[in-house]
Amino acid sequence: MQTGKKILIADDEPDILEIIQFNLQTEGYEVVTAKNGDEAFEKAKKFLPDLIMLDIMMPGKNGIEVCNLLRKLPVFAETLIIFLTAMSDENTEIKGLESGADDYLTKPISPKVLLSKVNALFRRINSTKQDTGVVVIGDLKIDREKYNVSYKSEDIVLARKEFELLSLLASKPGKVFLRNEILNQIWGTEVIVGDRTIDVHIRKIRQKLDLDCITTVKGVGYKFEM
Amino acid sequence: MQTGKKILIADDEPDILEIIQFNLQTEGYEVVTAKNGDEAFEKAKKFLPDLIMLDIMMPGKNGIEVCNLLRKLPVFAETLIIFLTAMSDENTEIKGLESGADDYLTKPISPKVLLSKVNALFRRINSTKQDTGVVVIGDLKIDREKYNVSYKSEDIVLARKEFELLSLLASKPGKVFLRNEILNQIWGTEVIVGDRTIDVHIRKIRQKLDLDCITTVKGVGYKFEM
DNA sequence: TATAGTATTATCAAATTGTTAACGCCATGC
DNA sequence: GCATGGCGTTAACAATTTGATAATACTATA
Repeated sequence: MQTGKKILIADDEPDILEIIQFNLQTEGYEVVTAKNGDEAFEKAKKFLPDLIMLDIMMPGKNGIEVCNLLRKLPVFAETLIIFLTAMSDENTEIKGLESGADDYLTKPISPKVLLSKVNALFRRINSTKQDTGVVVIGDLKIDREKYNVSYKSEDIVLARKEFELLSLLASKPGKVFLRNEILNQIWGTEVIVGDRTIDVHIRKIRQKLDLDCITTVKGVGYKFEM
Repeated sequence: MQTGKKILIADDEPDILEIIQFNLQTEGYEVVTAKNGDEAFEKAKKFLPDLIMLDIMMPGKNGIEVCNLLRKLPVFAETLIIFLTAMSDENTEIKGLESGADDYLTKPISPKVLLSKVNALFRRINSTKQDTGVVVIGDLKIDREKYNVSYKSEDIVLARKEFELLSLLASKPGKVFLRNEILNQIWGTEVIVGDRTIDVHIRKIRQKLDLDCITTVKGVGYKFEM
């Protein structure tokens, strides 16, 4: 496969680095590696990768710091960033996502999961035209202008909040939206509603869509995936 | 593809100029380039392009200034103008749109986004031009010049506001018009009328047309659909 | 198995729209 | 000038839809 996509991987464990690199290269990705946060930052600026995978625990700058630095630079505003975390490290996971990452992978990393995630992310990025206001993901079509949603050309009627919520999640497929993030985007900072409210709307969407495309990330939030 | 549309691109970075030019030419557009604001202004007057893409940051006159100058000339009143801006530069974006641009593109520019945007703009222009005359949707015919509506060759008498409202909604079938949008388009920004007013007119249209073609999108607005 | 987090459901409150009637305005014809 | 009728607007109320919450059940994880 020839994708032409560049991926930067930063991790202080050489083994992991090697495994990931090998698998991604086999898939046709161009891979650059870094052994610590500072090297990651430098190489990111130099190679301008399409996707950056950052281990959170690294000597020097940790992954979250690197992410924050990168996101300050306009060139990296749209770059995909994924964190690699040790399992059960929920707090840092959340901090990571708050600092603007698109997703995270928990160690130990299975090559299968890794590849499907990476492939899926790129597939979705390409199919996401944030341009016309129409988002098409597989057979699902979300038209912001016409305010309607259709699956396989079949119209689905969503209430406003449901539409906004789905629309938000689908605007960045694969990205995990924190509950706070969702509240801010859809309800604004002034209105205060309970946590269950989101669940209920998610439920309604799932019900109406009859499609398993919204994944719960326990303790964090929700994400859209096909 | 042969469109015959002329496009003028102004940017001081030769690389960007070249990329855009290449992509647009591939699509069949005729492209003229300019390296700075003054040159852009001169070439615009000389070639009378259908679309002008202006980088905002340019030596000499910047894009906004050029836009303002152009808009003062009647020939450019209807010309499409797009700004090219550096990412996350919201203030200038807004100023740009205020100075009469039709849209803007943020750098780095993806060829895909560029083309879809340009194509979409021309499509829009073409379709709105048809709007000035007669709109036919199914068996419904709306004649803006004669100011009358007929369904299956049967004339329907609508009052002026009713006509304008129907005409507006039908100008973009499927698109949801926000209540504010409707107020702005039909009543203008200065007149202030209550919310029920729209409803009442919608009701009258529905009544007279005896046709289920106006859909309510609760909390949002109305749309026309056959 | 206890716990934290999420799903589900029913219910009620709130927001939004539909409908009707009434009022004032203006152009028209008498 | 004065009555008339159509039009645009508003008010008042009814009908509908939507949103939020609480209570409860479920589920994955430690």
